[in-house]
Amino acid sequence: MDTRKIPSRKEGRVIIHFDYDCFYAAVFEAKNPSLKALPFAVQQKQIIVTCNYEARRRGLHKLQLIRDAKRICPEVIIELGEDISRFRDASKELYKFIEAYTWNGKVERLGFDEVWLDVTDMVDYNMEILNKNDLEHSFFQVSRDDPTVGFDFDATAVTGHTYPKDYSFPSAEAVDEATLRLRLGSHLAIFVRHALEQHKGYTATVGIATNKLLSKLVGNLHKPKDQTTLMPNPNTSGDHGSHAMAFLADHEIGKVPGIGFKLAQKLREHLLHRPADFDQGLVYGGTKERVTVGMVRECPDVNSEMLEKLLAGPGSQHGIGYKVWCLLHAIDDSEVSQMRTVPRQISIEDSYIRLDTLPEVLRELNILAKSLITRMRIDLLGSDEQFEPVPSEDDPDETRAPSTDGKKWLAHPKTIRLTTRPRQAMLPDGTRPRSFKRISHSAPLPNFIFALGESIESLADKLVKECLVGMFRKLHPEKAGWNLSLVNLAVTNMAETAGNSKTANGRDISNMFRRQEDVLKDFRVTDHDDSSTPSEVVADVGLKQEHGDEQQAPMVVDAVHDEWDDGSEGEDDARCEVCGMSLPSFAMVAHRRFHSLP
DNA sequence: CTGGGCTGAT
DNA sequence: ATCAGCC
Repeated sequence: MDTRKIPSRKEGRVIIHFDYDCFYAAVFEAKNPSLKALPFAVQQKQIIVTCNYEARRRGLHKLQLIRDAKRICPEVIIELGEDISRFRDASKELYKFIEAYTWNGKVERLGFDEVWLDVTDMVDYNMEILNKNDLEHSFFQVSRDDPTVGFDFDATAVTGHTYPKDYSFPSAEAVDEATLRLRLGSHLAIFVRHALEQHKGYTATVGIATNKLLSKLVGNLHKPKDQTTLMPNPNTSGDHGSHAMAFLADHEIGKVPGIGFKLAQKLREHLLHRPADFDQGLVYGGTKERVTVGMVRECPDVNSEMLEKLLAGPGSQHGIGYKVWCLLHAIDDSEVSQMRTVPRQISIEDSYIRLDTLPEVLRELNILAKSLITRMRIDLLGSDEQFEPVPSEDDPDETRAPSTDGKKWLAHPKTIRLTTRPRQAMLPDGTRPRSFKRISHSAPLPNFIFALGESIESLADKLVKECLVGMFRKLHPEKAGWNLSLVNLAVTNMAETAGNSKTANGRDISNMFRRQEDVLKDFRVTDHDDSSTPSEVVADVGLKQEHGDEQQAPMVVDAVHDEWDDGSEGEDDARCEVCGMSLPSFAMVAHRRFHSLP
């Protein structure tokens, strides 16, 4: 008896996944655009962590050894990227930019270069104001409060690429709800993507689908600087999973987010009836032992309980079998998490060719401690002014970079953790067994590091002397004989200050709206008798920078011009009965709804 | 001679 | 305290 529970597919969401193109390289290029035309790479220690597409054309790739890269492409320009603060700063800036579009605060970052946005509510709303009799001349309202902020689009077609590739969309009359919703998602995605490029100078590769898993994977079909929408099946109102199932079936098992190296090896072994070959080149995805999602799924004995038995082991996650089974079937009900105001942990690490004396260790601990305290002040301090709207006589000099005045700790980490990675001893044959095993020790974080009056240097000294030395001795009681390949220093266990919660709510929500105002104000159609025509403003919204990678988009600009450019206040305009505001008739439905809001 | 982070589960 | 997973 098959007792497995098949979760009902929830296809009601629209999720957009952004992946900034070669992010570390893009951060350098944003500052120095001349790099864009050259083969350019970013180095950390002995490897190229990422490179631009010009470099990739010449055979370079991510996580490549510097020596190999220089041999293959001697002209490559290389910058050091071991200090990742600039990437973190850029990541946060872009994250906040994207976040400003959300109505529900569901915006989740993964690493520095990926963001999910749950735009279900925006799509719901815009589905309601859609004129089903004239889909071609639709208007997408981007601001929830202002019906004039948004863009024109053609709702008879999806924009950008689709999966399946030659997806012939239903005729306007026959179009189903699910398809239409994803079309709206695709148009919103291109809008945000172009805004990102125009206002921040970053391009992104984007996927649009009904869950996080699929949105992330489907975007990969067209890289860089492009987007792909996973379309639902028409005429199968009960099951929109088939395109998704077919799409996923061709994926290498280990490429599915959530199925990492260990799980993939176990699954391969089961299907091949033998230990799978150790695919050494983790960088280069191609395995000889190609085991796909489809192969696993079609294996007759594979079900959620069997997977649990196969995959569960000591220390493994309960319900892993069920979770993997869901992933194989394109089911991912995980939510796009609400933005968090403070991270769970802050950590600083460095790796070493050789680190085997105590004085050296103390010096490195001091460097790490300084970085950590600096990071704490950057990421855990918030301005007081958000709590109590201070009268206007506060000091006008807020320009100093690491200013701590008027700042309060948003959270107090309770724990400090020191981690090392000892280098393995030599084997008799003279080779070194590579080990990535870490050992760590935790302790209460002394309160003195929260003193904002003290200098970072003196605090770091004190931390090393009063805390880290002892922790290090616990990890490495021997006087000598060890050699560390990595040291990591972290603060964890954040206790948030009263009035401040993990997820965005209360005052953070209002900040969010303030940011939305900020981002959207440039797009707002302000006044019709203004000399700058609204059409220009709206056309600017993100459609200016067409590079020929999307053919569908320019029509939106044209639609705007058709509507507004001829005649200062065209006959197509209507006047609101409630507030008297004059605006294009296509926006009137939304505007009326605006008045009907609480 | 494989970076410097992050999250979450046990 | 460690592991597995993500970039």
